[in-house]
Amino acid sequence: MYIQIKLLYLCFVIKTSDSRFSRCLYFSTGALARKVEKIAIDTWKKVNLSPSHAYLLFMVLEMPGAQPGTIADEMRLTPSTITRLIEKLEEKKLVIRTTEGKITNVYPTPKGKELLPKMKNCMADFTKKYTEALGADESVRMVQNINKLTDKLG
Amino acid sequence: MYIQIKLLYLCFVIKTSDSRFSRCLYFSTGALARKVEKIAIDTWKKVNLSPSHAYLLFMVLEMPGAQPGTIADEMRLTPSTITRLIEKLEEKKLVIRTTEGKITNVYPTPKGKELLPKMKNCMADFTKKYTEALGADESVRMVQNINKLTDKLG
DNA sequence: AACCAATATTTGTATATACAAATATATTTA
DNA sequence: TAAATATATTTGTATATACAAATATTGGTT
Repeated sequence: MYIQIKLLYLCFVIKTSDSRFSRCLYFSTGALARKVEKIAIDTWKKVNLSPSHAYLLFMVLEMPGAQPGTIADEMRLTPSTITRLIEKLEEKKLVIRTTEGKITNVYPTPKGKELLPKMKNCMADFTKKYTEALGADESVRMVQNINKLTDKLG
Repeated sequence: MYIQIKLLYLCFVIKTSDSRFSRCLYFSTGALARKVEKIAIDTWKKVNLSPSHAYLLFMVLEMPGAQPGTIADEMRLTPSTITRLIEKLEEKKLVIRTTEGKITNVYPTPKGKELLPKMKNCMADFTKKYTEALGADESVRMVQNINKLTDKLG
């Protein structure tokens, strides 16, 4: 058992790209996020949307009338960023906003709804891309570990 | 053994913040990177630098005369981003560039060199912050896993 | 020697993102 | 009920980052 673990550890060390800073969490998380984002951007080009716009639209399609604050929580972005993303999606006529008092609700337009099947394909493609690279089990485990890490830092 | 593993898995599920998208690598990596960056920004405020500026300066202090291309590789950022970072550091008189032919070398200024002790403190503080939150072993393991993941995606 | 390809860097431009302040509304408290 | 506080959203502004194109230099080929 001991040997098995040691070998696994060695394997990490060998395979890991090793730059001066690669041992620092700042670099490793940044580099990973940039790489993943690049894959995501590529995937969502098929619907002519950036990943964050696509996910926002996705959420509004699943929860018509969602409020910016809720969207911000779900997407782990700040409210101001959500406002900016919504603006873009409104320009493209994919969502509309209605404001009553301090509450804003975001709804998909018919044009937005039409996009759903294509978006589902993109989502599947994206998941497939990284699942292929990592293996199904490891993908799930890694995402869970990353989430756990994020929570611990909070 | 089986029971132990199952419990561990359960623990992940319970502790992991669970948003609609949290199972997607795009969100988990983005959220983690943003959180880590926030901690880093906070840390490097003591020397009035953003994390990437600080790390660039660090690298130039360790490798006086480093070329932008090399820096880009090490920091896993694009050359154009490195140019922009260097510009800022030059404005602050912390580094200088010399260009001969197509080769540019970046050197720390005396003012840049003076900053080294403080920067080392910041670096230690940053590492301490996330090591405290995660535990020493897990920190190292997680960084390795993240690097491994990044490589597999590349 | 002259051209072509490869390399290193910089610029122009566009993006997503955040923070702090502003606005507007709702709720609580005195 | 008036004032204070809390909540939801938007705006003004600043940032880091990337891509694509431009520039400049070096090295190779004929």
